[in-house]
Amino acid sequence: MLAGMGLSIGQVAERTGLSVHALRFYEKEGILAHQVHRGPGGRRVYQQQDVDWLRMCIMLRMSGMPVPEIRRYTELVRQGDGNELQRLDILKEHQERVQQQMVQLQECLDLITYKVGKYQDYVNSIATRAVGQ
Amino acid sequence: MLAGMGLSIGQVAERTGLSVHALRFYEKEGILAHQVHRGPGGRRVYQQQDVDWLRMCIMLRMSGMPVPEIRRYTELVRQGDGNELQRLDILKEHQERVQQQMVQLQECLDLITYKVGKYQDYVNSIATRAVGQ
DNA sequence: CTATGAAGTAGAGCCGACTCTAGGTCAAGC
DNA sequence: GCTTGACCTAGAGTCGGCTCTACTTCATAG
Repeated sequence: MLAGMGLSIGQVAERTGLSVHALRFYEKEGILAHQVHRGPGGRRVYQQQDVDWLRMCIMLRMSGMPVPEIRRYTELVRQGDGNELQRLDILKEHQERVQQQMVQLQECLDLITYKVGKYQDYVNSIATRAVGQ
Repeated sequence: MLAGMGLSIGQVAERTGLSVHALRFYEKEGILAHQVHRGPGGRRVYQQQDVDWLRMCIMLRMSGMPVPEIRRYTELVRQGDGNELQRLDILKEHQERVQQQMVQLQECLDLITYKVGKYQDYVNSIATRAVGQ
């Protein structure tokens, strides 16, 4: 049964950009969809699917979903079919938050861009005067 | 000299959405461009310009600028003319960070929207089947 | 006069998300 | 046989940004 070779925690850290500490922490926090199998010496053996799942979790974290909410979502996935509506709710709610955040961020960016423009003009005018005559 | 009446810390809290605690904290952290004047009994008296400045600081914070960097910027403004290039540098750097953050956030949003779509389709198909026949 | 409420100060506490420490196991290489 | 390095566990520490506590001072209202 060629299930694809397992990965060590170090390899997963490399592939995801997470630290080994963070990986253990995430596991303890229950945000791994499938239980991590243990190899000789009690070492974690990850599969590609774990890496994929972690990458999604990273996206959720990056966009500000708190760990407890990722855990809730993970638990639903672990429970299997039948709770898709609940999963959808979590995702939709988060989607909305991210959209709002982007609107806010755009407002901030507009202000900053405005100020950058003003300072740029001013700095240019000084430079021109100095060089010009 | 009709300089516009002063505002109490409570009024500024109302107008900015910051807590009075946060206002005192910001002052202690040195992110007020002008020193807050004190009224009878040692009470802070803010001017409209302080509110304006605070609103900008709020934008900077919302977009992720750390307090120490806001302080650096504030100090430059306090020093007065002559350091516009440095102020520009801070703003430009932050502008870039915010832009990157928005790109990342958009990627996350795309993934979430994709998943929401999938779950929505699935949930719809279940509902249809149940109602349909 | 006394109680209420808004203000003041200094400093402790909290929360989230890691990050790091201490002390241990184990396999491979010199 | 000893070192190195990757891994293990449990739990402590860190950091940023507030938030809250304890206690005081004042001014106004009842």
